[in-house]
Amino acid sequence: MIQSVDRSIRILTALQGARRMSLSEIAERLELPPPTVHGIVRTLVAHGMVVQDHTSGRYQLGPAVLRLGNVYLDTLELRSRAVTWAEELGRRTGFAVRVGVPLAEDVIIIHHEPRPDGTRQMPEVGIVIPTNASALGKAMLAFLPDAADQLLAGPSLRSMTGETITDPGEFRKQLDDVRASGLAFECDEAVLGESSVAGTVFDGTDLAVGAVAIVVPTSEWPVDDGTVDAVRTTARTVSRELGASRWPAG
Amino acid sequence: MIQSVDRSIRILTALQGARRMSLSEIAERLELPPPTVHGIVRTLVAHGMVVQDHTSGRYQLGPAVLRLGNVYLDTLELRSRAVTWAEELGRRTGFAVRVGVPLAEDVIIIHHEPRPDGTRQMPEVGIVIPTNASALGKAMLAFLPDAADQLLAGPSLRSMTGETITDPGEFRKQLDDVRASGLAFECDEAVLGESSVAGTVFDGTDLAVGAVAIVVPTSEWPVDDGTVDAVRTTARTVSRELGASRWPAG
DNA sequence: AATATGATTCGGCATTATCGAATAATGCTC
DNA sequence: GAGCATTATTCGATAATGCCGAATCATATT
Repeated sequence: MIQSVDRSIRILTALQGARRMSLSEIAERLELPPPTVHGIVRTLVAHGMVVQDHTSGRYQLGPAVLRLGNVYLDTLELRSRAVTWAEELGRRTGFAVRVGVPLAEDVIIIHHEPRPDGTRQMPEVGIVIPTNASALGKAMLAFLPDAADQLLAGPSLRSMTGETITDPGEFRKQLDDVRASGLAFECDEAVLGESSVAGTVFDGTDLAVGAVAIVVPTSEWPVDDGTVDAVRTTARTVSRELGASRWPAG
Repeated sequence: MIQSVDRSIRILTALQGARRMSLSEIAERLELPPPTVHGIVRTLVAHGMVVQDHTSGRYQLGPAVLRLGNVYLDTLELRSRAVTWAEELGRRTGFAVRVGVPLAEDVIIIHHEPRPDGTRQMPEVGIVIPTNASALGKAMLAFLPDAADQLLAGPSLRSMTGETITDPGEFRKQLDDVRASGLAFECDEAVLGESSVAGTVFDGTDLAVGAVAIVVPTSEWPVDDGTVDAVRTTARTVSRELGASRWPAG
């Protein structure tokens, strides 16, 4: 791990949490002397990864990170394969669809298909949700044993609502169920009033690379078997397109 | 400029251009020995900025850059102010609307309002267009003299189509026109069949921070005065919301 | 099985980044 | 509007750090 590169990424991550920070705030947060931080930040600014507000002197993320993010989406094979099937799933079930991949202890949404009923919704691509509080996360974690152990080895499971699973034993038990079926469920665990059903997606090496989920208002929960089937079919189809030999794989 | 941080960003930029690269390809591109690149890449991988394909060993951008890009959009005041007015502009003119900010010698799209006629379109947020080949770019450059000089000091203006302005004299002349009116025009210069009208957006310090544009099929070009007026009004309104004292400022 | 290609590890060396101290810039207070 | 406080930035000596040649390991190819 090379020190200054590691520090530069931690600076970006700090700015990601706090939007705008003065140099000394960043320095304090990372427990580094201001001149050290300054050197790194200057380099980031030179590349547009960070911009400095002319008036306040504070720093924030810059446009170059947006370009990187956009290119990332373009390179993702999972995304290009999933888009058409996500649309199909949305049409069939009438619910919004999300496709996500793991990012440390979170899931990051790489595609979002709004509810077909035309409800005006926020675009959700790029947002992150704790793995333990989402069906998407559980669907992936069940087939990524290392990641699951790592998460459970941490201090504690992050709680988002009163319904979030925070007990490690209960969590492991749920993962066992997911491993058997390839499907994960969640009711009010991330956001109150929002539940979801997710299916794991595997790639050509039969490893879990992501998950696809429908987002259901809790008022319409639980969903019928046909809807669950549609999620299963979508996850299986996308996996097959990526070259997976069986579903669920693992 | 800190060497290793600079190199790490150049690695990310290389991956941005070539999607997937082997370690030695990256090393060759940056003219560095493979072990040097390896150390940096390892650090990037540890943070999810880059991922390594299990089978081929090749590297590509990772999900962490997407999160950064998403947070960048959230922090941008220009974007939050512009969305509602972009929607209004789209409704009034019937054309797709783009909002962009400068990024080195390009414009990067930070908001895209699709044509209201419901035509299924690619989401364009995050794509970049050369400043000299777009109305958005000209609208910004006219009020950023340093950036314009820097661009013209370069080897030559990038040509995208046969219509792209590549003559420095002609380009300067166009910028003079933009400076007088606050509006920039472009016909087939970036993409054949696509033309646009852009207005400069200024912030509370009366500096150009971005531009808003409508995208017009060349078959409907030129547009009528009312449409041009609508772009002017939108650019002026957004600038005022950001605290600009007059329009065009500069 | 042998070879070639490319990824990764190791470690000594010199470049390089680090950080204390000083300076400049900015904003606040009275 | 002067003086003070806060914060950003520059400079440079120091030694810590990352760099990269050589060796090793893993994988693909013939």
